[in-house]
Amino acid sequence: MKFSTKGTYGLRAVVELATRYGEGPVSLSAVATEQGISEAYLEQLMRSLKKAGIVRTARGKSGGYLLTREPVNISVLEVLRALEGSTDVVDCVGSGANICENACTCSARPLFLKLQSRINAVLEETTIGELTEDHIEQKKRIEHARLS
Amino acid sequence: MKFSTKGTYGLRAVVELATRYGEGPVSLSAVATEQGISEAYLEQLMRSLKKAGIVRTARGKSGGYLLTREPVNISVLEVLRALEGSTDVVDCVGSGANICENACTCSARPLFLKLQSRINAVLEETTIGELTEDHIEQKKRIEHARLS
DNA sequence: TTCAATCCCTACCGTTTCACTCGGCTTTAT
DNA sequence: ATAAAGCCGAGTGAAACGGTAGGGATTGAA
Repeated sequence: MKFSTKGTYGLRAVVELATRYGEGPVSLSAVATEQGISEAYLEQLMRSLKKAGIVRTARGKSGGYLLTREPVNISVLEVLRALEGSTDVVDCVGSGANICENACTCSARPLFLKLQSRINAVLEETTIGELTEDHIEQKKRIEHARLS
Repeated sequence: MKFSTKGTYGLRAVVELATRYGEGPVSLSAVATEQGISEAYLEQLMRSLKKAGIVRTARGKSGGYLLTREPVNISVLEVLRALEGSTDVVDCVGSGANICENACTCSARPLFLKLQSRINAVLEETTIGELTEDHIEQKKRIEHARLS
């Protein structure tokens, strides 16, 4: 019941791109260095994000990655799904998905359905824009505290 | 971000014990057969539940497993924790746990904190007693539909 | 035109977890 | 005494995790 590092790394990378939204392509090495993530590993994650239509790329020298949309129009759910494959806590709660044959007599399923809807609510309503704003605020507070 | 089968199997087993609460020990084979779970595997899960103080055992012939408390006094969170080790979505949201050194600058952490509190709320407020009642109701409805 | 900085892609690899299985031991009602 | 139950440690094949390595294609700038 853990998110893998893909989710965490990927979210952080997308937020990093969001802070530089509108400033042109950001190179992989820039993101990797800033976030302390292995460059080669992050590249794989970026490919998933690209396939999912969350980022696009500029190739060649001075190329890099860009968000395809404004940060407020990207939900956390979308990003996590692109990276982790699915955010379902069990297979049998997906829409129309792999419902096991005894689903209707499974005593745990009602719980999982409720839990999943709560989780999806949080992940859908939270956007990369929010995360980014909060993060910038947080950095400002730290800087302020350091100077005083 | 999936629960392993330990969680699902274990919950179902505990509900099975709950439906027979007050009727004496229930053998492993009875639970395994009823729920369609491998007996040897279920035994391991039962061991975890015992260590956590959720079930107790009667040894020897006509022995078996019993809940240590009334089903309404057992939360789903407790059961899942016993089986899965932890229900935290990332390590850095635990109380006092492994907070990574850059936690205060991690742009994803606020999201995970919020998500975790929502998850814990559901898992804490839901009891084995509720699950069991719902399950019995459900079985009745199915039986009723079959007869008509 | 060449060169260096980029992204693109496939393959591999050591470790851990999952979902079991196996076999032998101890306890206890009958 | 015996058979039915729980107790316990070890092993196992497959998959996922968290990377690494190395080559290729594209492009801006010298």
